[in-house]
Amino acid sequence: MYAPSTRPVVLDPRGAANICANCDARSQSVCDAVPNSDIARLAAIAVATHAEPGTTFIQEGDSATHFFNISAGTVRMYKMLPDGRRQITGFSGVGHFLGLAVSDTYAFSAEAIDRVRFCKFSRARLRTLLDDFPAMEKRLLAVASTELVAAQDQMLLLGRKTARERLASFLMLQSRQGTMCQGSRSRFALPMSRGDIADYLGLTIETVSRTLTKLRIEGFIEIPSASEIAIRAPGALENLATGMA
Amino acid sequence: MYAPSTRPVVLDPRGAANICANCDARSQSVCDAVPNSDIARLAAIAVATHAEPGTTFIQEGDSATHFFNISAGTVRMYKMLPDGRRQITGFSGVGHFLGLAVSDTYAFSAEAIDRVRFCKFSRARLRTLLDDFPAMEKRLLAVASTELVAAQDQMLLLGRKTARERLASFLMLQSRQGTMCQGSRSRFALPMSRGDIADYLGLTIETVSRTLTKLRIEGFIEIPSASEIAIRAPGALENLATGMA
DNA sequence: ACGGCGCGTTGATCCAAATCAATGCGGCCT
DNA sequence: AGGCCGCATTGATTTGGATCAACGCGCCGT
Repeated sequence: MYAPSTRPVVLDPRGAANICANCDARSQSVCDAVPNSDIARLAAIAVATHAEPGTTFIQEGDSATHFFNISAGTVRMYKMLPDGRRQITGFSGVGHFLGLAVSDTYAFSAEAIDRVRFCKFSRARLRTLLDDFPAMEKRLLAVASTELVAAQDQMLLLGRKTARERLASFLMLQSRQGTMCQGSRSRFALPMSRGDIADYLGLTIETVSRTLTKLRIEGFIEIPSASEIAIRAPGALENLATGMA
Repeated sequence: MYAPSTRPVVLDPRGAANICANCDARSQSVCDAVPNSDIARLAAIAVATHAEPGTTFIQEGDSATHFFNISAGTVRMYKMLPDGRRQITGFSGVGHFLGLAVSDTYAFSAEAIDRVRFCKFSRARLRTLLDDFPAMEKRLLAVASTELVAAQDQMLLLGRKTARERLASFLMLQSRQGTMCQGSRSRFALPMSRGDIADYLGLTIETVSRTLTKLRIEGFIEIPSASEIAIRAPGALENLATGMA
């Protein structure tokens, strides 16, 4: 098991090393840029934590003291306007790295959707460590570049796609990176609510619901339950998503 | 003057070094992470080029062979849908670095708005150089992080702001990073057309025009010419931009 | 098993921005 | 100096998605 929320991991060399050495998310994250021989140094600054569903663990505007690495669960990142309008900028799952920013305050908030496990790293300490592991710095640059490309895709979606195209894009993305249900190639879970999807796609809950229903009736998808989707016509849905419909 | 379009710079040590050593954009770009003593190595892989207004010098989907560093002028980056809908993901000016991406094809296109000067770097060669200048790698990470934050702001704008708020946000951004006209603190040039602004803000040309007119009539701004704006009420406009109106 | 509550769906109406349409205007070329 | 062309503005109408409203339903706690 993991250390309880916010209590630092004991710095016993064996225990500390194990935190990272035995981490089952390591191979999917930037942490695997640190070789086994040095993993204790990473573990020494890692604080394993978790967050219950609905918990905000990064608050926009707060002093940016830590980086985060998700090891289980799904997170929503978002920005809000003063009157409560919300834009979800992305969902993060296992292996995702959060907190990249030059500013000394967080530019977004992050909340656990389901039960989330993650490691916290002090910014100052991780930066020091990065000086010794340029491979990890390279990985961070690769992560940032990848997210930048995804952000540009999302700008195209938010600025120019119709509701139908947005939902098709979202479903194709989730089917690529989401958790597949056992026994089916095309069926996957949607851990987030309709409200989350709406705030990610720049729509309302009602439009998300209506559009999903229409896509179901037209035979593009199945909706075995509100939080599960099966794609029946991946090619056609992909065409919709890319505006070729 | 500069070498004509696409012709490589002569690799004469003195001349090559001068390309970077005398570059007036260097202090504003990632290039100043390379110390003077090593500037010749950077110059050896830099190809100074320029692009006439309207020229596409990065094409989405093309093999990503180069990085680019803008030394003069303004560039629009954009993505398109097959039917011609366009989303401008950003404008780049002096000092901006383009082409960050893990993929081996460009994720966006880039066009010169006015006359643009830039340096091209072969990806492979720049990556080799980065191994010797971790400071430059750090700068690239900082650039990518900053752009990521800007991209998140833009997602909030595109997903959740009204036309009025989008224009207010855009004008405040331009007033911060745009070229001020001489003799005025609040007056600046807009090098891009109404169509560019519309495709950046996820609106139509007509809505951009109408909204600017309304903001002018209401006393937030002045429009001395179509390509110049003066902000009369920065505080009020900023409130509009952040949804506090 | 029952009741309540939060989430999701569906329906009716409204509205901000898109689209369609016409006119203004400034720069550039002849 | 005149005329043309591309950009910008302004006006009329339409519309996709938002808003307002009601209901369904599954899950959880008692």
